[in-house]
Amino acid sequence: MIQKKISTAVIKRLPKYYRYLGDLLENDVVRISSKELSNRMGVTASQIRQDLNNFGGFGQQGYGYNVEYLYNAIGKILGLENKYNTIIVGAGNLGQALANYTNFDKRGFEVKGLFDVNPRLIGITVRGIEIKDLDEMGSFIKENSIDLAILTLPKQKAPKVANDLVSYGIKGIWNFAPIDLKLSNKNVIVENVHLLDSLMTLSYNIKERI
Amino acid sequence: MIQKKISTAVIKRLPKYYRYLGDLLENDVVRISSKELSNRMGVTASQIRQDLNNFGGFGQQGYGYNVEYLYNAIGKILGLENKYNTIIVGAGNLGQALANYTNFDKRGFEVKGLFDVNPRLIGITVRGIEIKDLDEMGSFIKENSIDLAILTLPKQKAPKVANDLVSYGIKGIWNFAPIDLKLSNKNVIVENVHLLDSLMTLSYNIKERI
DNA sequence: TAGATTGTTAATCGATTAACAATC
DNA sequence: TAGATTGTTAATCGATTAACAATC
Repeated sequence: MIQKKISTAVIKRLPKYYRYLGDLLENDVVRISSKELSNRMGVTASQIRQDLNNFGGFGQQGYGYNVEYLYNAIGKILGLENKYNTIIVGAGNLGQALANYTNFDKRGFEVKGLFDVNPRLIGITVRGIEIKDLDEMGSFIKENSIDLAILTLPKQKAPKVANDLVSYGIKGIWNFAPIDLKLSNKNVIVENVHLLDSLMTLSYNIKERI
Repeated sequence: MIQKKISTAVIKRLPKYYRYLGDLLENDVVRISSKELSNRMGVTASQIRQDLNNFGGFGQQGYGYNVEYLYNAIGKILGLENKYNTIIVGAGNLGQALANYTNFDKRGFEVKGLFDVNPRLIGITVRGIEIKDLDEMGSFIKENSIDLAILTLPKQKAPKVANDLVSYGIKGIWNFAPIDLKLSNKNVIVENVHLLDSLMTLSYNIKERI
């Protein structure tokens, strides 16, 4: 199927739609118009309709959108019906916190393994998963069909391990290291969470107010 | 001083410039042209020059930019010379992980207090800071001139606590709860880190590759 | 001075918003 | 049928890129 390229601006808004629709669903709202949704979300109704129509016509003239149907449709677009076998590489504070974060499981991201180089961490169990030595990562990925790696290593170690992950056949890296990974294989998807960048943006905006 | 409004697109790129310049500085690079920096960062040289010129002329024709000077200038634009007294509200896994994250201190974000409602957490010490009851938050903010709150509560509790924070005079909220906070005071800055949104974006992109 | 590279204006591109015919 | 609201085209707006004169 030939699909027109969807802009990243649109893609980044999909989870927000999904979130709001999930809330509506929890509150037993059955239908919603783009206008009403636009009021709640603080975006234009036009944008909502444009965004959704990149993926198909989910609404009905004169009626609006069925909340449950649209919620499920967006979930499917986002690939949330898939299950992703996940490992966390870097079992420090952040890695362990993410391992304990149950919301990820709910969306199909299941943590199967935890890895670190620190001998003081290896052997410790977090949420029923034993932290393993980084040396074992390659075989673990293959044996357990790991799709996704969460990278919570310091920036010095991140690039090498990232390329190892690529060579072991991983499909995506959720990167928390404060560095832009340059991977050898362009088919591996990297999504960055640069926490410090976000914090600096906050700092900028606070400063502007003073 | 009347300053023209800087677009958020530009502001969000500043931390990335700051990061690359920091790396260059670590590697004792003295000067860099917009062209060379554009190669490294994977953006256009034109964009770099445009972005920087929103804040002033930092370069020199025929020479380029002095790395250290530009690094410090951007740091100042981002407000990193300021010190921010910070509290973390929600001392679960994520809250504790962030409390332990030393990179924030380096940028002037100093964690002064940790708060939670869970009696099993109250009294525990994380990185030398005792977790306090949420009831004590208001007086603590005033007594310790807290500027910033990191919100790592579940989404049910986040809106109320956020508005409490506003009423106690906080300047900014770094929000990790999966909800868009609607605050009573528009002068309080909110910066969202929606981890699940980021993960869903990754999921979408992986799915598109398959 | 000649070469390099900025700062800045102008051109292009893409994303957002407005408008409205189609239709439930 | 009349009213509401979508899907979609057209208009607008803003952001990015290209070009080049200014100048170190």
